[in-house]
Amino acid sequence: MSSREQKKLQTRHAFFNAVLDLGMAGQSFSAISLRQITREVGVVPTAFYRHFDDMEALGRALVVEELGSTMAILQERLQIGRKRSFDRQIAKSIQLFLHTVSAQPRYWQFLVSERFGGSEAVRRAISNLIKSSGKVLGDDLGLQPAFSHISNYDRVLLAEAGINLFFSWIIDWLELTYSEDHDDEVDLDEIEQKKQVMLHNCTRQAQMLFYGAYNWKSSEETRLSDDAPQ
Amino acid sequence: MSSREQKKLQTRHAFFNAVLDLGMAGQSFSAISLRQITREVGVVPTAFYRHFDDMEALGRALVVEELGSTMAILQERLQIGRKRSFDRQIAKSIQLFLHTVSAQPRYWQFLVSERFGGSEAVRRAISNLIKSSGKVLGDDLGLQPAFSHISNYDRVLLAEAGINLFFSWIIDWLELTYSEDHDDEVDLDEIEQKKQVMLHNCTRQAQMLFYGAYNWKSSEETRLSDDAPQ
DNA sequence: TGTACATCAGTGAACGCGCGTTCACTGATGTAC
DNA sequence: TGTACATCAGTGAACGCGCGTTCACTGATGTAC
Repeated sequence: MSSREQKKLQTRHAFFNAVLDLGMAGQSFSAISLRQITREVGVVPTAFYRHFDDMEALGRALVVEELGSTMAILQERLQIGRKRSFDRQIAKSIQLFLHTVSAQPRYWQFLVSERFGGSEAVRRAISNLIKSSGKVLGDDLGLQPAFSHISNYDRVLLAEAGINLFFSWIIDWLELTYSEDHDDEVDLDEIEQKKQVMLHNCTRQAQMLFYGAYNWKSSEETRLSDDAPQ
Repeated sequence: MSSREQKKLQTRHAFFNAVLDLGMAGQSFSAISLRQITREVGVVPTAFYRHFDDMEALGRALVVEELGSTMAILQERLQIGRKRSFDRQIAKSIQLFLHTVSAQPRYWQFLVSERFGGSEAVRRAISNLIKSSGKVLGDDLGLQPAFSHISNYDRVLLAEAGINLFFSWIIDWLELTYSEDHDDEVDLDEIEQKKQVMLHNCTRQAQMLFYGAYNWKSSEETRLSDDAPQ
């Protein structure tokens, strides 16, 4: 790769970083202006167009190129169903998940807050990312004997419910880890304790869901109404 | 109440409606401008300040005054644990929930997309709303014999997991119901069928969680680590 | 009931500002010979 | 290796526009007598 191409790629990443940084500062993507980003990157506004057609293209590229690999790394590390025995791995997996989130706060912050956000392109890209994660998790669960009695169909539903449960924790967890960084006048022990409590609570919620699935019979039909029992 | 006060209240509601309408059109709250809203309401921009200090105050008031009562209505109608026997009420409750969402699409769209959105004030207000809903649902579950063996603490966790699960469905469900309205060239039967499938899937996910809780023992401790079994 | 004054939701002009996008440009890097 | 030309990431001035907020105002409604 030529040094010119390398430089361009570097700037491209600087654009991604600018969006993530502004996202961490509490701005939603659709409220971020093109000029704000170029200011952050340290280039003139017109330079933006050397890299992206518009903000939407930037958002889409960010999700696909940067966040896609973040999710892939998590999936690689998790491998629920492959590595550990069932009864202990829920706690371990959730610990791993939350620590992965803490390690890359900007990525997860962006994923969660833009998942149902104002930019349709970004929303769609994130939705695809999450759907494919659901598939991977579903497949992983299939490798676990505890879930072998569950049909493929139900296993995908379980995996999606699980992922939605995981996502529901992220913002609260990140808020805890942020308060760790602004550590003037903050009792670090207290935060550590809160994190332990949250870890416990999340684990317990996951256990309710997955132990529930453990006892779940795919052969049972779902009754949609009182009026028409089968 | 004087007719002047009535008129003012009417305009205040028009402001709320404008935000919700723009939200339905895909705009996130933090990307909506003051002038856009006053245009929608049909008043001059300066009239805004007769009702709210700034956009943040409008967002907060919208959540507290309008969405609060929406949630209250849903809770009133649901009363999980009080009305029906356990085994059939999950399906019924979810049906009721999704139909409530369809009946007030703007409210739920706003709640979901601003829950982790760009305005801290709105985010906080929604978070409080959801937390109090979790409490109500937890109390309702407590009235149900099937959950009487679960500790208060775990029941709240279960209720929160449930609510997060419910919220994860809303956007997809609303997208289905929207496509019903733009019914040029759309096969209504096909949509109805998709809705049935989604209703089935959601019910099954909820059953996994709640049947899981049904088999859950609060006395069991949660192991946070492989290394320190008790 | 009629009059005189107070209140206040909504008006309309004006402001300075940051926005997205255009355009012709510069100068370092890359390529062909 | 040296020269002549091409490429293209980043520049800087300029544009018209919608923004939030200010101010003095209007005129219908409410109140006091």
